[in-house]
Amino acid sequence: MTERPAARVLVVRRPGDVVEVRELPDGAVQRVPAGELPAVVRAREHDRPRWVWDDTTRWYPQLLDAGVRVERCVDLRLCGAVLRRSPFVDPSLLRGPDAAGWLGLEPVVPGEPALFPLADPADALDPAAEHARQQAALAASPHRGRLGLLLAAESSGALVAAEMTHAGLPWRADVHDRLLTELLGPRPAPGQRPAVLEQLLAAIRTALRAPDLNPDSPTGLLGALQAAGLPVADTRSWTLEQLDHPVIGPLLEYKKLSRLLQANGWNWLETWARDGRFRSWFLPGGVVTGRWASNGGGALSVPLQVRPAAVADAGWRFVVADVAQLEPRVLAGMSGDTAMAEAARATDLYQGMVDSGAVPTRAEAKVGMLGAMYGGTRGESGRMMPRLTRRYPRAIGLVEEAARAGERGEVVHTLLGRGSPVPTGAWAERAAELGEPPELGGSREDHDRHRRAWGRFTRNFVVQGTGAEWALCWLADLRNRLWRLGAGALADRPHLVFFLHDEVLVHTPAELADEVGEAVRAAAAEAGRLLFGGFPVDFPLDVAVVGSWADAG
DNA sequence: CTGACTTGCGCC
DNA sequence: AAAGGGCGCAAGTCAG
Repeated sequence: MTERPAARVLVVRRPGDVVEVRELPDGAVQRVPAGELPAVVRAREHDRPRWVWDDTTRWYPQLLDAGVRVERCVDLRLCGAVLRRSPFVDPSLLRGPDAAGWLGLEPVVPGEPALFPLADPADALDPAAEHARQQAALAASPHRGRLGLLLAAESSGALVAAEMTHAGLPWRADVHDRLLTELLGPRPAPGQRPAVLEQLLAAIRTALRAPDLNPDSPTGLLGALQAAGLPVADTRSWTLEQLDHPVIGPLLEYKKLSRLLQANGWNWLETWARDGRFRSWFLPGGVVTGRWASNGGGALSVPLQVRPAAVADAGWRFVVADVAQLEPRVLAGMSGDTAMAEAARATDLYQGMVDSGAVPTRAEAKVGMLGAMYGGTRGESGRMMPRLTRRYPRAIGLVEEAARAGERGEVVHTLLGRGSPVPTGAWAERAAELGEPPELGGSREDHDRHRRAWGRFTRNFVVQGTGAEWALCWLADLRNRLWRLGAGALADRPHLVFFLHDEVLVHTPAELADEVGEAVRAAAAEAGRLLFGGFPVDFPLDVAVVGSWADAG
């Protein structure tokens, strides 16, 4: 953090398949044929500049394909989105003729047909001007340190995301196929149900005396259940579990296996597991809170059921690491709540709350904290709130204040300055006008319901969003540590292959697995320091060195 | 017929 | 009386 700022080098696409490479702010300009860009970047990378570009998804995949990895960048698309929503920023400094174009710029998705040169909306934008605006906005911010950290972390996340898609998650189609066959029977002809589902279907139809029932139709199923005298209003598994009827067993089994077939069956395997790798793509900043979204193959919800198929290459291992109870720890840190930080000293934060006498049981600690962070006020979690508020006034006070601010229609922000969306809708306009009569549409009750729902959103936003910032810092630091552990191309060194909110998978040569484990822990400690400085809140990790993802945890 | 919405369930 | 945050995905449903 003390080294001199990195040089910045801007790259811009120009007509004629040419890329302009410009030393910032006003340095030399080099024009190179697009095909030669990887070589130019590789050579310039020795000085570890910060590459400035409109959007990582428009530049980095091609560089990676050419074997070029960069250490750092500024992703103007992502940084512009953060800055334009941050309450730490003077919005007038970000105005410009193409400001709307920057906010509307979509990432490009691998596999989409390439746009014709300069048909890309990104090419109507001026990255040099946008970079200057962003720099000015950051410099003028009263929180430029925190915000600068967020921009660096967000940009680094963009590099990680591209690298993970490039490398892919090792995936054994043969293992996956065997697993499906064991559970469902052999792969059926197209349009047919697998044998096991057929048998369950027959049992369901018999038990409900509904010979034509399609259990995949919620409407049809609901009608058949009601016709059989079962008092249900929906067909969710959780609802059905409460019932006592011969159909329930086979029906729940059918739902579970049918879900597996639809979401992660043979079709999924053919679509997403090519050449021994599962390659979805990740969208940093894809969620308003700052969490990542993903596209393709449902990467952020790979069920436990199929994780046995994620198998490290021969001679390689996975290092799987996740943070226990990330969000309550983040809440302790951002609120400066020393009592909660004390509980977080334990590997199990909830048990730490019990051991300090704050709550009687671990179950109550957990449900109480989840309620505090999600806005649950019903039943048990609601009953815990007075107790938690007494014991952890700063932590609970922070989320309560975020909820109240949201209900007033105000913007809240994460620790590093990511702002929540501005609420829209009649209730918010009424909140702004302090109780004007409801010509705006919707009843008073509707407005109150929406207002409370928005308060739950902002309550959660500050914690989920700051958790995402911790995770970004963790990823960014880990990425650089992993690079230093190996030699050669990205895929020859230990490298990240998966990230899921508070969990990472590193694919590593077996002999480096222990060092990777240390790097993962060191990066977590560094993330805690970056966000919370000297405040003593721990982020203990579960780290496993395994051959298959299924063997972690 | 297509497209938008709903339902239900997987993950955190 | 109901009252839990954020997603992606597939199939069913229904309007145009």
